[in-house]
Amino acid sequence: MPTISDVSRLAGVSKTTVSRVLNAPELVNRKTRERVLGVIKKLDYAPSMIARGMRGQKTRMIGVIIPDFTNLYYSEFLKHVEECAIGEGYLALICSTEANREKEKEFIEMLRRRQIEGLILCRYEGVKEDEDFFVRLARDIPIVITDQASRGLPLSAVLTDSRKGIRTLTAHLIERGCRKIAILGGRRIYPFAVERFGGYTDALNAAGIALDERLCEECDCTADGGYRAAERILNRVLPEAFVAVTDLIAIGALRCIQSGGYAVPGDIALGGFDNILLSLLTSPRLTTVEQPIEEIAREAVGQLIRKVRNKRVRNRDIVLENRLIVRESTGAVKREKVLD
Amino acid sequence: MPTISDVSRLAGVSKTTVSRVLNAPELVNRKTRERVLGVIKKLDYAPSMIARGMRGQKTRMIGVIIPDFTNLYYSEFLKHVEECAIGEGYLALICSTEANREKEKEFIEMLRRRQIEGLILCRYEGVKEDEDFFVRLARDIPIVITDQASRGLPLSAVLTDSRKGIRTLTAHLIERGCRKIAILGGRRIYPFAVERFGGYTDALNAAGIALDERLCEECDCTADGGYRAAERILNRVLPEAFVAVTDLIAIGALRCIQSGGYAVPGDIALGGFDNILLSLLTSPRLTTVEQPIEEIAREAVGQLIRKVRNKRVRNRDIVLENRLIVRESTGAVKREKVLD
DNA sequence: ATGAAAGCGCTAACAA
DNA sequence: TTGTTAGCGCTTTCAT
Repeated sequence: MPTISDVSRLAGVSKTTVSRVLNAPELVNRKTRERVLGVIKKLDYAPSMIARGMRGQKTRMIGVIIPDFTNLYYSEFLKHVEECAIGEGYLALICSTEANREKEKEFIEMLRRRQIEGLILCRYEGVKEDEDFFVRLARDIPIVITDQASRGLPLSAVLTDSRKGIRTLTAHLIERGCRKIAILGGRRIYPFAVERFGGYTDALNAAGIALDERLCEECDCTADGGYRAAERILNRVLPEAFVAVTDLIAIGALRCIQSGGYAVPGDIALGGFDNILLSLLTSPRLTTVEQPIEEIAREAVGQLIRKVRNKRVRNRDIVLENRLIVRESTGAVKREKVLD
Repeated sequence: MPTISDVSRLAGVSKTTVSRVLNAPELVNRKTRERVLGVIKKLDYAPSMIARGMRGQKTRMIGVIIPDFTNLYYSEFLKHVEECAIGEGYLALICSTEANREKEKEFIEMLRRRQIEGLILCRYEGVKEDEDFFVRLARDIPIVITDQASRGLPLSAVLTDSRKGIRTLTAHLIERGCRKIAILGGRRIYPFAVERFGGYTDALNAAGIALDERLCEECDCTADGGYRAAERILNRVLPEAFVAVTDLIAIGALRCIQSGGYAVPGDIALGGFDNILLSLLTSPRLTTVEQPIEEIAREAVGQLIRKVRNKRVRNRDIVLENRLIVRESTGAVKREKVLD
């Protein structure tokens, strides 16, 4: 790779001039500029971001940490995050922790050592549980978390009202005549799962339905987790409906329910949360609470970059809207055939 | 973030000594070393990889470019690539191009400017089509591509025998009594798709079945692409089976077939390729050609790092085994109910 | 066993 | 308008 010195030598100017051609072209004479540009092109020169980062602390990189590459919710999120970051001139360093807190710490360390300018952090666990760690980290770099509130920590958050979302979904099921509604709840230690479980009980309460522990199961936030949890419930009781706290969990549950010979929604209705692309590709299609994934990504990147550019921007929690999308999986009647 | 100077000052030694404590501890006196280590710990110091990269050209970063975050084949691939890279002490800079060659070029440029030491490149299109570009790039950094052969270019490749895989799958379908077998083929300009299409015709030829163009459709490598392509075929003819060149395409097709009121495999059998996790979660479960995704990732990283460490390691194509996994979607009989 | 000095590629302050 | 100089944080000779 050619360096700025190669260019300056060939163009017969100082390195400063070359630098200016790239960073403040208006300050350099048109003739000179064109000559330099010519050499730059000929050598296929591009300034090293490493050296640039070294000099001015500006690496133009942000870190993005997610719990799982194979969780399609995050796949979609990443796609938009990357696009927004590029739009702002930043490269996103993406890491997946496999929901392992040790790995998360290691990644954060690796990213810090590479001088990322900000961090978007997605994790199932609450940040409150590692409060000291994040408070210290936030002194170095701006942080934006998603799907959980900042709860007083010095960082920003982007989320939707999960509780309301699941409440609406559950109410919809109740309205369709279901009373024995099971919940596949993720892990209760996850803030988002706590919220969503809260929405479920809210709706039950409002309808005067008692909470039945036999209808509640925790699970990993994976399709397989959903499958197993649904299995455990079906082994002891036959619900009229399942509420899953994420679409991925719902998709696993769907497979389990259908494997058991039950029709969805004929025998058992099913609803999810997130509206991932895949929720349109199940048979039947999945009723779900839509999260505006692209908007979440855009706000996360936007808020982060604002803070990166101006450290004095204050942290804030950005709450976006979610909404129920009713599809076939909670259809009221026994389906004979799915029409398109 | 504290620097090496902060540490050296507090420990009352030179920067050189601090550096040595980290990079060649045996060269420094035990007492001194411990004192320095103490300060390092107290300050929570970690050497800047930026500065390190600046000095020695060793950034300990590799680039990984994939076409699509929401393609679960790549999700699984990334998971393993990242893990292997970390294992070798490297951070993987992951980018998704959305199958856009302009974006791909831009990412490669961004990565080069960040001085990645090597590149793992996954793309649907053949590298041969951008031969000059890659030949030039390969002079700077080692490259490993996946799912296509290197075809004489100065880079390594990791792949399986796609042609054989699809041939086996198609033969399996023929053996089950299908003769009108449709293919959802990806884009014919993609080398992997050409290979797989070849395997399909191989099997037809071997069985004396004539190729019927009405049974052939190209499509994007997405579930939606599979859905639409299956739809186009079903609009003109009713096949006894579908062969999809990837599981994702198969999953879209499955949805389309079932939406049309056909039973799988009762009315129409279906097979895919890749054995992504999701192929186990459809109803019915998907017959598919397993790609050893983890092994592909491991070999890709392994070969790349070998070359990074020693530029003289010669490029090679590593061909791994794939194998047919028969599941319910090509079951011979009309299913009444799926048992687990 | 330890340190001083140079230099990686760049940009910013200052000078001309 | 252009150039000179210094320095970002580190590693690596070369001395001591």
